[in-house]
Amino acid sequence: MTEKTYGIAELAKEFGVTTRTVRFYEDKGLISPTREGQRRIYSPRDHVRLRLIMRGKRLGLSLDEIAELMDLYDSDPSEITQLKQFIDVIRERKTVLEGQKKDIEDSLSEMNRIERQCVLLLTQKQSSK
Amino acid sequence: MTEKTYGIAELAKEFGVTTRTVRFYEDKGLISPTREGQRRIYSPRDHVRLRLIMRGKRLGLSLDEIAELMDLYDSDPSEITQLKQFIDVIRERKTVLEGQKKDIEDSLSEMNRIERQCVLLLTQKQSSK
DNA sequence: TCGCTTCTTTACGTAAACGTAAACCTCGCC
DNA sequence: GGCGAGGTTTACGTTTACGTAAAGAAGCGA
Repeated sequence: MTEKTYGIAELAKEFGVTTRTVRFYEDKGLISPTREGQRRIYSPRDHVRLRLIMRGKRLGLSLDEIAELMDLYDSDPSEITQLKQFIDVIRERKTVLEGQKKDIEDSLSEMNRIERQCVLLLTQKQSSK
Repeated sequence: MTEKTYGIAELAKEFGVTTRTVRFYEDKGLISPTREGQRRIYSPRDHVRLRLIMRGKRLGLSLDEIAELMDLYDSDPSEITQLKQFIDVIRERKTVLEGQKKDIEDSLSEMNRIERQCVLLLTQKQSSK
């Protein structure tokens, strides 16, 4: 079975970015579509990578950091020392992410507190109307 | 009791940024220290705001977005319509944060999976050595 | 009073992540 | 065969978040 492919406009639309952006990511080496003539053809792999890029961006990562991470996923470390380093890097990233998660949870509980106060205030005001 | 105050270098060091950065945040209206002569004097309020700024940055927010959020926290909406809008804004922000949280959880479980595989591979290799 | 440190303002520089414009293919179709 | 839609390269422009350098004030100990 032959793999599904995508055009640039199609991909851009799906991910809510411009074609310029998609080409820019290629320049940065984040995706590497093949060509049909001079047109770019994107594979499912490119599609996955774009999803990862978007997620990375939502998490506030720079494109360089995203590239590093994806390289990390792609690499397969055969040597034991490499494998150990790989595990270390993953654990570091996990630490960062866990910190971020705590930041979010703190923010969320703060906002919930504020929201509750607001709703309370609102019902009071409206009942006294 | 008189409030604790901070010097610029002190604050910068505590938050791991340069004094240039702290002044830049002032330019952007994120903090507003008083002056003693021409020296900047930072209050506990400024200290809190800096903590919020750092958290915002870790979450990938722009300084403008952080400013908006802090203005939001500071404002106290007296009118009912304002109060309703306020609640809406908070709920929007909450939605974004919850999305971000899910992204993080997805990333974390992905990394955990990879880590487990690596550790497995590592023990296999080392036992067969 | 000198020198040192810490702070100040002013201003130009820079890296990242695209936006925008110009000028050129090329394919389908009327 | 013209032309419009969508794709391409090249390249300069823009915003954000500071870095960095220059030049000066202000306190403080020797």
